[in-house]
Formats: sequence, C-alpha cells, structure tokens
Amino acid sequence: MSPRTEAANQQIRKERQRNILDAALKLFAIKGLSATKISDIAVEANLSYGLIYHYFNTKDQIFTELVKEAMKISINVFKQGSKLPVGPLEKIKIITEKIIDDGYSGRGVYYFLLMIEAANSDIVPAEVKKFRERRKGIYHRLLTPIIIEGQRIGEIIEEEPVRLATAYFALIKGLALLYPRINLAKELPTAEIVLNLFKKKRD
Amino acid sequence: MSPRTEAANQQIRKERQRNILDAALKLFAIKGLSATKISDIAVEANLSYGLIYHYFNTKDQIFTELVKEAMKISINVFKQGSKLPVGPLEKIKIITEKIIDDGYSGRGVYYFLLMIEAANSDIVPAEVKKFRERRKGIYHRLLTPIIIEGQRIGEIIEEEPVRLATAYFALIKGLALLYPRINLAKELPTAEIVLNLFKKKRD
DNA sequence: GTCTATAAAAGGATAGAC
DNA sequence: GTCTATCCTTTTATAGAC
Repeated sequence: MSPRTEAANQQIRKERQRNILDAALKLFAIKGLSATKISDIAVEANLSYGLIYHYFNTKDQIFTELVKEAMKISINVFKQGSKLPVGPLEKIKIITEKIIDDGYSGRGVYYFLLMIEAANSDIVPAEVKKFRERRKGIYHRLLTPIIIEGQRIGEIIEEEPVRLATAYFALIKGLALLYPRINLAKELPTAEIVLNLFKKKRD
Repeated sequence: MSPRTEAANQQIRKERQRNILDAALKLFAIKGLSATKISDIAVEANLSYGLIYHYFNTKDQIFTELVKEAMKISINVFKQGSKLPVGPLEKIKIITEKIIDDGYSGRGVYYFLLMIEAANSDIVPAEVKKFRERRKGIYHRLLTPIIIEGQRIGEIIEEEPVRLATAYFALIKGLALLYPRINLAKELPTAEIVLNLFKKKRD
C-alpha cells in the first residue's frame, strides 16, 4: 500500500472538518450551545471524541465558525433578493420563499436556528458577540429600503418601516423555531400569508 | 427574642420559593435551561447556593414548576380573550395587545421565552415533555375557531386557518425572542401591524 | 489521521454547622 | 431558615498509542 499523498490528506482534513461542522450545526440548532456536548457531536458525526479536538480547539470555536457561515448565507439571501428587477413586494416574496423553501429545508433551517441562538443568547462566545455587534442592524438595513420603496409606490401598508421589518423578522424567526415541530404539509404558512403582513387592507 | 411562629415561617418559605422561581425564570428565559447554573440562580436571587436545594430538589424541578405556571397563564390569555363579546378580529387584537403590552413586560416576557424553550427544546425534563404532549395543539385549538368565525363574517382573509394560526404564533414567538434586544419605543410592532396578517387585502 | 485513556475543570447535589 | 464546605458526576480538554 502506497502512502497517502499530501493532496489526499488535505482532502480528508477538509471532509472531516465539514463532517464535524455539519454535525455540530444540527445539534447547536436543536439543543443550543450549552446543551450540546462534544461527545454528542462526535456521535452525530460518527467520529471519535478525540478527533474533534484534532480539528478544532474548543467547542466555542466550532460554534463561532458556524455562526460566521450562517450570517454570510442569510445576508446573501437578502442582498441577492434586493437586486432582482421586480417590485418591492415581489422581492420580499422571493426572499421569503427562498427562506421558507430552500433555506428552511436541509441545512438551511439549522443555519437559521443557529442564528437565533447567536443573535439572542447571552452565553455565546465573546467572538460571536463582537461579530454580532459589528453586523448589528444589518438585516434591518437590507429590508427597510425595500419596505419604503413599497410604500412609495403604494404596494405596502403605511406603517412605520422599522416596526414592519421587526414584525417580519419576528415571523421568520418564529417559523424557524416552529419548523422542526410542525406538520409542514398542513401547517407551514405560505409565503403568501407571510406577505399579507405588508399588504394594504381593504377599506 | 421570641421564636418565630409557624405562620411566620410559612410566610418566609413562600417568599423564598417565589424569590427562587423569579430568579430562575429570568435566567432560564434568557440563557436557557442548560446554560443556567444553580449558582447563577443563587446569585440572582441573593441567596446562598445551598438554600436553593433546601426549597427544590433539582434544577429540573424548578424548570418544570415554571413551565406549568407559564402555560397556565398563556392559555388563560387566550381563553379570556375568546369569551369577550366582540368580533373575531377584535378578540385577536385584544389577545395580542395583552401579550405585547402586559404579557411581554415585567415577568410576562420571561414566561413566554420560557414557553419557547419548553415547547421546542429536546433537552427539557421528561415531565415537561409529558406536560407538553398532553397540551399539544392547545393554542391552535383556541385560536382556530376565532379565525374561522372571522372568515365566516368576512373579517379575515381566506387562507387556511391552520396556516394562518401558525403564522400568528410564529410572529408572537419571534417577538418574544426579539423583545429583550430591540428598542421597544421605536421597533416593537404595534398590535395593528400584527393584526394586518389576518386582514383581507386589496386585489 | 484516528483512536482510547487520562487529567483537569465545572457544575449538580448533599452534609452538617450555625 | 440559612450558610459553607465537601462529594461526586459530567464534561471539557490533553496525551500518547496505533
């Protein structure tokens, strides 16, 4: 048997890191940072306990790494949506569908749940707090202009944009929370329902 | 100094229990069950570590006790609201205001955050899981009839009641989560905004 | 690169003094 | 009723063998 090449080793290292991150993501999202034990991650990833520490220094480091990934992805959903050549309501609809359909399925829902923990918890690593502070308000800054434009052209209800945005984010957060426990086929709100939050009512 | 009477002792015991429960409620709500240490509770309640165990057997017992309180209160908000002699939309508005204004301020917001942990986490005590199972779907059962009545009389949008209810609960849950971190005066959605979720829209 | 065994630390729970 | 000191389990983190 010939020895493994360095390239092959690098490939293995990359895979293991991803294995560990995926396992940790799922567990952090469901159980939270504190309740997730390194041993849980090892079991979930089908790796030995010790190997986790071969690839990462601490549990906090894994968590921080994942938060960075999650933020990057979710911010991108909003940025991409903002650029689309469609009306404001349609932009929000597409963003919402991306979150509900793509985002919330597969790995995506875990990213969102992780974000909730990262954004709201007091017990996250210091680096996550710094990161969170730097990006403070980014989601509002991305959504509010769309809302204001929608109000300008009469598509969106005349409520304070900031409060509207907060309601929207609350709804999305709440959906991510409920997601693992509801009957998706019967109970998951459609993007249409979510969008109704923004629409003008009949007089 | 005369010895304390039994009545006075009972009074003290009652107070201490409440002290401990209030401190634990706040911490469980903010940090979660796992991340809250008994020592944290002792500090928050200004009591010695050992005294916690004089009044409660385990951390789980404290958590379970609080979940029962929280469920009772939140279910009551819906039941009281349902009885009011007003229209469906107005009922939901009053319930929502009660949650946002009363409920979410003071001790109430902590109860709601605790409920989120209790309702969604996998790591809660077995007794909480049983409790949760027994009451499964109770909130839907309380809200859905109001929605259906609202649709019958044309006040509420013609979407599937279950999905509408889920969207509403998601929004409320998300608001509770955001509550501790937003500027209430500027960012908190009004009950009017929340209600807009249910209203019929222009075509 | 991967694993098992061990050390070190943290936290839950108890005992006993006041 | 309240506190401090101690025990013991759990979990993090490291060491060293394969």
